[in-house]
Amino acid sequence: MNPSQSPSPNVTFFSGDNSIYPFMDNLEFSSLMFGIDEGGNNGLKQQEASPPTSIVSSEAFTGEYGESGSSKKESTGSKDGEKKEMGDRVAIRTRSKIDVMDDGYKWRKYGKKSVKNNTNKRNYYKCSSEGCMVKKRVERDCEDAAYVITTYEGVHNHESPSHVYYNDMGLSYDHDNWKQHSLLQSIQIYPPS
DNA sequence: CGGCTTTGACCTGCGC
DNA sequence: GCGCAGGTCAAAGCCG
Repeated sequence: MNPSQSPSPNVTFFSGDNSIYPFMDNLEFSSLMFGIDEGGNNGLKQQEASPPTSIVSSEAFTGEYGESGSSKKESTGSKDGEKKEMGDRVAIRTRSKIDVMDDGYKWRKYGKKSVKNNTNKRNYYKCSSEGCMVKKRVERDCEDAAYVITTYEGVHNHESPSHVYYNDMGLSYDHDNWKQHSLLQSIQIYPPS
């Protein structure tokens, strides 16, 4: 992971909650929620035609785009829906040459799988901080390999290492700092029309 | 030497 | 019950 690398500006958020990550909190996600056509229209396609940054619910993401096959169990409350309550899940679609975005946290890879409907491999990461069970999946967009889909699952129970780093440097952490030093500086937010 | 990646095996859930 | 697909584990190897 090279912090100096940043994904290019075209980023799509699929968000069910924006409270997990400080940068998301900064982006007023709730006001940027885009509806997704649950009637079968692929919302993502609409996103691509529209502004490069947009948000849909995480459920819609997994159902309409992420996993066409197994998503049913998650999209509609199955009998053990409580088990599936994994916490917050946020998917970020990034146009980037690199697979792994530097989001300020330290991740440890624990798996790699080829998945159906995607010729590219999906990588599985866990937060390497002790006691933090946050996971993330990283895969290339099957239809446009220029895009990387990163799905975060869970909530960090600790501060971002970047956060600590800036504090150590005597810099007061705020959203401006975050945006300056992370990939987020490349994210452009377009208000809904 | 410690931490991380790789990779095949294993587990689980779901549809037929 | 069986097969498939997604997700996770863990041993081995790699690298700084």
